[in-house]
Amino acid sequence: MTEEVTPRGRGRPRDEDTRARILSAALQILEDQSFATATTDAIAEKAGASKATIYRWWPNKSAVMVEALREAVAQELPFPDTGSLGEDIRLQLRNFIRLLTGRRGRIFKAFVAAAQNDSEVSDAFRSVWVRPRRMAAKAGLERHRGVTLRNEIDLELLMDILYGPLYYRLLVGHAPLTEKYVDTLAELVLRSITKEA
Amino acid sequence: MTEEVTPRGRGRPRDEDTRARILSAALQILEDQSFATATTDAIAEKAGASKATIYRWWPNKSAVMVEALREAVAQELPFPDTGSLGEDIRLQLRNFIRLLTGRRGRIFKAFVAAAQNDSEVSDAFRSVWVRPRRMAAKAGLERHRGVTLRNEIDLELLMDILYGPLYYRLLVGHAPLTEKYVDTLAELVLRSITKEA
Amino acid sequence: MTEEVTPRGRGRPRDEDTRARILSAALQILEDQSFATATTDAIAEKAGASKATIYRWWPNKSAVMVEALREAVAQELPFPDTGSLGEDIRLQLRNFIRLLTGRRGRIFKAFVAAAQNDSEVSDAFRSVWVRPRRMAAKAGLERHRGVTLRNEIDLELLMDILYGPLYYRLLVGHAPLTEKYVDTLAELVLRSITKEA
Amino acid sequence: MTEEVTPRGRGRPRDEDTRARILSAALQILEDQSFATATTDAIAEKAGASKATIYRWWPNKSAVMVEALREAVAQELPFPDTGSLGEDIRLQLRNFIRLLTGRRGRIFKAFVAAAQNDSEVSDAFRSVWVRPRRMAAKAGLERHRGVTLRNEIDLELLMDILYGPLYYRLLVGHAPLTEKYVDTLAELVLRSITKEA
DNA sequence: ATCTAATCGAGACGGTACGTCGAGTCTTCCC
DNA sequence: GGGAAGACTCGACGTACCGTCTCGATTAGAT
Repeated sequence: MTEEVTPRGRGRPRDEDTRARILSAALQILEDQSFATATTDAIAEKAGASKATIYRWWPNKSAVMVEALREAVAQELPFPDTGSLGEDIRLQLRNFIRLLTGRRGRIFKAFVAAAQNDSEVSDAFRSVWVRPRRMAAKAGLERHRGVTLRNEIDLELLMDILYGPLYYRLLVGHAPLTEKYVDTLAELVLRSITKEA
Repeated sequence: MTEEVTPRGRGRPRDEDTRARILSAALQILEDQSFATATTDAIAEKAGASKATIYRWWPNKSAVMVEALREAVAQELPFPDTGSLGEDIRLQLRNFIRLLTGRRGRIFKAFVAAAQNDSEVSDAFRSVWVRPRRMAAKAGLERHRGVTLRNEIDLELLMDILYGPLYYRLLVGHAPLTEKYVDTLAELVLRSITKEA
Repeated sequence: MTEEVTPRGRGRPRDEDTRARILSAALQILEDQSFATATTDAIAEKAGASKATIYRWWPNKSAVMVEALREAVAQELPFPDTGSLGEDIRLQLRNFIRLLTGRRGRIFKAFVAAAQNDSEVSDAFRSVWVRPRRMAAKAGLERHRGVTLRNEIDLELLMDILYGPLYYRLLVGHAPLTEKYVDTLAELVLRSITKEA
Repeated sequence: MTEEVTPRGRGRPRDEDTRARILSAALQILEDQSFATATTDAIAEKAGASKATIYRWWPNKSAVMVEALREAVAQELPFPDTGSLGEDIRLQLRNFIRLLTGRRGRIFKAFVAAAQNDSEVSDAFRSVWVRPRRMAAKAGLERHRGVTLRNEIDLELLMDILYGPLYYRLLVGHAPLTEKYVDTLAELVLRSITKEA
């Protein structure tokens, strides 16, 4: 996306390696520590870059984080396609909690937290992470509509019912995110969305 | 905790009015403005108190907020009891989104945000707000078990399915929280939890 | 000057010791090193104070320096009164070069330098140092007017002729400031300002 | 120094026009604006050159400034020769204050300032500007020695008495540099250096 | 007519100081 | 002894300038 032609302006080109190191450092600090510990100085030092370079390319700390998230997101799993609605959902939810309970989980918590105080982060989080994921997931589910998935089901609502509980547990932390939990969740939800034979 | 009887030491007793003004100021700033403006200085000024007084009675800013939340929570609505499972759920969800979309909504966002970086806030938020609410709601739903509610339904999971989507929309903000939305949500969930006639 | 009554406002009073330590640290750094090395961080550290405290009381680094100068100035020698015009001048000039060639000399160089780029420093330097010194010196010389000092001599000009060469050598550094030099200077100037017997 | 013959290496030769534009830009910025705005970036931009070019030919900013000064100096007035000691002095001082009070005055202030923190600038300022001027002036005055100028007068001291007050007023700014002022100054000094008839 | 070496403009980069702001602590006086 | 006022330390923030660096484009002398 975005052409990538860039007619090669005159000066010294941006050092892509530095950019990568900054984003990687940002992610790592987010993973290892809290959002609060992730100072720009710390990122700069870990990346072997200077603070000035960071602020040349990103308007503030949040923007760096958002871009770091974008990088990380690129590696994530696609929506599964097993042919079975139930299996698709179960797999997708399992993949998701594996992500959330792993080191990356901290990142999501941090982002949702930051988004509450900063509408730029909020917008970015939605457009970079939430929306693409939901689109992919919806496309995957759409394949089942009319087959095993009831015609009248609103996929937006379905997304919320599937992912809402996971975000809820992640952020509020009143109970753990286990495979067993998502399986039960999937089972319950399936009950209300599948066509009766 | 609490009672404390206060053996009435020598000096001037704690000024309860000051305490109330501080908590009220904290809440109001959270409601009216951003979390960023909710500095301890701002709270102290709005309350006509001094920062020292705040830190005499609470260990840090989060603790003040948590206690403010506790005060606010005391006024909230009890779980409805209409006799109908569906009606109970619908009403409860409607009450909840009315709360979230009102001025108090900002408070919840702020708390979930703060909870991600501060386990004390996290614990407090759960024990002061989440757990009591869930207990009450579960008790309300329990009344319908075996009647219209299927026996094998795990109420913990049911809570997550009902509230998770609302928290999700509140925190991620990808779509608005409307009455129509919660009605559809309730309808879908009911489908999978009600006893077949 | 400036009343000094200060009806003792309510809060914690300014820590005069900290103020003194900051000014002393500023002076010392100026003496030991260059104006450039005198970073606010360095001053703060040496003073055992925090940068915030410095910026609470002074708008910028220059202002700290100016006040430091004011403190230092308070200790300087008064204009001598020997009864002899020539002796008064010689003594005063000798005192002055002793100051300039001592550790304090760097401070003056630094101030004149800073004054060229900053009109606040310039104003302050004049009002805190130059003007009081000139006033005192003029008062001292005025005692001789009509006695050994010719009536028509403009004391402003005389001040410039006496001190200008010293500032000149201090700042340009084309030749050293020695006692012999000021004695010769005094002798030459005296020739043109004394009443012929 | 210099000739250098330049064995005419292979590559593209240095662009003399660029060099001139850089020096001119440096001077102009010093004249028009403050020393603070005379950043290397500003010079480069005004000269239509690049920072790299500046640093290829000069080791640092001060060196550029010094060379710019050298260029500017080349255009200055020679010492007058009217035949009269008093007239020579008066004219020379008038020329000098015309220079100092004109746009070039800022340059001198800037240089004396810079010289206090940088011995290279200090050395350069003396060798490029101060010494040649003093040499010329001394040669001019020497012509009068034994005629109207007293034999025993030390010309170094005389230079200081004539120029010191002007530098003093320029740098400290406690009073303006006017023609009337230099005339009075000249008159007073003449009194002590002329042979009694 | 190439090839080659040095120059130039543009502008990214690391480093270092600046001046600001919020959290949490401490000190004084008043009640 | 409690409380208001407010000074204090600590540490992160985002900005600016210096001097270095890497590009691609020029410009000549050497081949």
